[in-house]
Amino acid sequence: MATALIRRIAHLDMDAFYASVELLRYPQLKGLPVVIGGGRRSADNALLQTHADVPLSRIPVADFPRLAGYTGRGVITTATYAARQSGVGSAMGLMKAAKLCPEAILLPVDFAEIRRYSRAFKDIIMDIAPVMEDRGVDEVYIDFTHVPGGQRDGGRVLARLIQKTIFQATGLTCSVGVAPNKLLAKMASEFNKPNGIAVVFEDDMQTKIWPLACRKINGIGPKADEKLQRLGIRTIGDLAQRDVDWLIDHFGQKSGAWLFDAAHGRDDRPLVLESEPVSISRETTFERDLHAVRDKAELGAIFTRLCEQVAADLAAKGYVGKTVGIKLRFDDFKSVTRDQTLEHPTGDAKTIRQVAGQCLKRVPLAQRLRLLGVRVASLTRLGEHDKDASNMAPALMSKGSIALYPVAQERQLF
DNA sequence: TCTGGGGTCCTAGGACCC
DNA sequence: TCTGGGGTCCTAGGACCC
Repeated sequence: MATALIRRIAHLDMDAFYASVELLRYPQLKGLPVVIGGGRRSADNALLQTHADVPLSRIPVADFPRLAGYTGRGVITTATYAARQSGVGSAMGLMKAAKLCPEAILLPVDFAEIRRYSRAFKDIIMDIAPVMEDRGVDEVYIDFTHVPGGQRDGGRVLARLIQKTIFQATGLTCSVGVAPNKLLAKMASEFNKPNGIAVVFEDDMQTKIWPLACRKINGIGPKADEKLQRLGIRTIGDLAQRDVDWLIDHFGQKSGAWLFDAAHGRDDRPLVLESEPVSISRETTFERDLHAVRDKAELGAIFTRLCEQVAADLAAKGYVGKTVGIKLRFDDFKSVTRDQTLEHPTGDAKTIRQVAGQCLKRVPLAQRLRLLGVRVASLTRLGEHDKDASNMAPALMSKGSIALYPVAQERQLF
């Protein structure tokens, strides 16, 4: 006789992932405030160069670069728990963090290493529990329902097995929440961080979920939270007390109904096991704000490089796209986007550059810029459209908008 | 001391077609 | 001549997430 299976969805995320990966390389930093961010690791990394003759684990702590005196526009990617004590955290500007915790050690992100560990922990999970949704570099959802051991102790036994296996293989810890659905599992994984497990059942709503701030619901961000607070709603319990129609009146049909369901712990979204990308983009924030006229040469070079990078990314992933767009951010942090859809998809850097240049002409450029981005969307897999399409002239050409203008007017802005 | 980079999804208006 | 829906595509902006 079969026992009834209850839906057990796990959310797992790696603890302070980027920082923890660095600590594997530099164990002498364990327990110290370390902050990751600010730029890419490069071959001429000063620390590595001056200590070329010493094993990495023997580089003296005193020789590591500090946050103090940092200038630049970087932000924190991850901070160790020791650094979080000082109030610094993800997405905080490094210059602000330097005021709060000047003695913190600042290390750049090693993307290659991060990708290696990301693949490693996901491979381990797939071996144990193959129904997994990838939620980025350090997070996944896993369906425990039909996995051997997935029902034992509400999922705790399998969660512990996964934690232990990942730790033995990589030296990294993670936190897991197990619940009837993704919404609750995501919240549960935060309960016992770091290296924790939390199990939530439907009956735990009132005691474990309702006391939490609305902001803990994945999907309620700063704006929605502010509006909820204005309406006197602070906790998920407060939210659950309002009726659907009232929420729909204030937040619209879709959001209102969703808020209501979320407050009652209802979420029937399936795990998404595979997905196709919607867009591929590159953007960069300049070291100083640039002016469209005065810094034209510099901007032009950056613009071209972004287009080349997007083209290279498309090629590497095997996609072409029909919509080319740009994004600008001005010195007051306001941003605008412009895009244009071609008749045929492209992956060609020159074509992307040209269409992106057309988009740029539609933006008034009196203000200085702090960011420029290039995006290609409406993607199709290379080979799933006309063979010649990627080599074809852009649609603009056939529409005549270029041919009709005098050459002087047609000059690219940068 | 201003606030990275790579994404997804939603909304809303207008064009265009049936 | 006027009055309609509905559906799809395109564009712009914004919220949110990792």
